[in-house]
Amino acid sequence: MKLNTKGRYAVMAMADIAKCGLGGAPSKAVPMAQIAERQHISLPYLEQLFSKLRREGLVSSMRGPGGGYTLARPASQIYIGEIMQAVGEPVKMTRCNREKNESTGCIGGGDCNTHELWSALSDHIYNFLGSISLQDVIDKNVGSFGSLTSNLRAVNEKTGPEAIEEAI
Amino acid sequence: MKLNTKGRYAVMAMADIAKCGLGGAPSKAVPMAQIAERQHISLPYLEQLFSKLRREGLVSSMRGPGGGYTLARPASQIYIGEIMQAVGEPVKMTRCNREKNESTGCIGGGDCNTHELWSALSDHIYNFLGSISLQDVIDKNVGSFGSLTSNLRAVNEKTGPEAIEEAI
DNA sequence: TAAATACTTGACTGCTGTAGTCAGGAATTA
DNA sequence: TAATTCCTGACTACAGCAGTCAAGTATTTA
Repeated sequence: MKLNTKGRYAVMAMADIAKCGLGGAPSKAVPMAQIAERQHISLPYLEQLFSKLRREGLVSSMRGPGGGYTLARPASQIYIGEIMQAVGEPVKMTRCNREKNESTGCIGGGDCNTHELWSALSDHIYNFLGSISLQDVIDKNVGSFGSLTSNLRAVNEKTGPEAIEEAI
Repeated sequence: MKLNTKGRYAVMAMADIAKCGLGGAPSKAVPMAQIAERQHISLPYLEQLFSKLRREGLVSSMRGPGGGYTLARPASQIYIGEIMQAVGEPVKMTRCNREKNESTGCIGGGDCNTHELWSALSDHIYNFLGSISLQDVIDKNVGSFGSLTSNLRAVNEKTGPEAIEEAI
C-alpha cells in the first residue's frame, strides 16, 4: 500500500506553483523546467503529468517565452484528492468493480467478508484527501486531521463507536 | 495507491478463521486447505502468509490430523493494522525514511513542501486500520467511521471532487 | 511403527505496471 | 526568424507482486 510517484509528483508540482507563482496581480506563470529543477523531477516525466492536470482543468498554461503554468483556481479551492485523481492515482482498495450492494461483485459471489472493510478504507482515504486543499499543504496546515482521528481511536478503544460524537 | 493481495488475503483468511473456528469450547482449528478453498486463494501462497502470521503471534497452529489454525487472541483484540503489518503490507506514503522533524529526510534537503501531507495521510490510514478489529469486520461493523468522515466530505463537495464512484 | 494429515521453508518464475526516456511538433514572444 | 516554452505519443527497462514448485518436518491416528 504505497503511494506512487505520479500522485506525489503532481502534488509536489502543484504546491510549487502555488508557492512560486505569487507576485504579480494575475499570478505569475511558472515554467515547468523550473518546477522540475526545484522538485528534482525529470522534465519529460513532469510533462506527462501536466498534460493530465491541464486536461482536468486544474492548471492553465501559456506558451512561449515567459510562459508556464498557473493554477486554474485559488490554492484554497484545489483539493489534493482532485490532483491525485487527475493524474490517475486511484484510491482503490477493493478488488471488485461493482457497487456496494451487489454481493456478486466479489469472487465466487457472496462470501466476501471483507469487502465492506476495504470499501470503508477507500472512503476514509478519499475523504481525507478531499478535505485538504493545496493552501493547507503550503501552509503546513495538515496536522489537525491526523490528531482528530487519533482522538477518535482512543474513544473507540474504550467505549465503542457510540462515544464518537463526544470526541468532536 | 492500491492494496496488494498480501494484506487483502491475510485479512480475508483471518476473518475466515474467526468465523469458521467457532463451535468448540476451545475454538476449533481451521485447516488451511479449507480457508484456501472458501476464499479462493492458492494454497501455497496462503502458506507463505500464514508463516508470517504465526511468527508475529497472531495465529496458533496445530499439526496432525484434525489440526489447523486458530486465532491467538479473541477476534475483538486483533486489529486489522496488525495483520497488515505482519504480512509486510506497509502503509508508507512518504518516500524518505527519516523522522518527522528531520528536514533533511527529503531529497535535496529542506524543500519538501509535501512531506507533512504524506506523513499525515500515513497516520490517518494507520489509525483507521488500528481501530478496527477482526470482530468488527465479521460483524460488518465498519461503517460508522465511514459515515463520520462523510460529514467532512460534505463541506467541500460544493466545489470539489466529482465522480466519487470512480475513486472507489 | 507406519501412514496420513497438515504445517514449514526456500528457491524459482512469469508478468504487470511503474517510472522514466525519446523524438518530434506547435504556439508564442521578441 | 530565432528562441523559448508547452504539447503529444510511442517506446522501454526494471522492480516487485503474485503465484508455483519441491522437498522437508512435526503430529496424530491406528
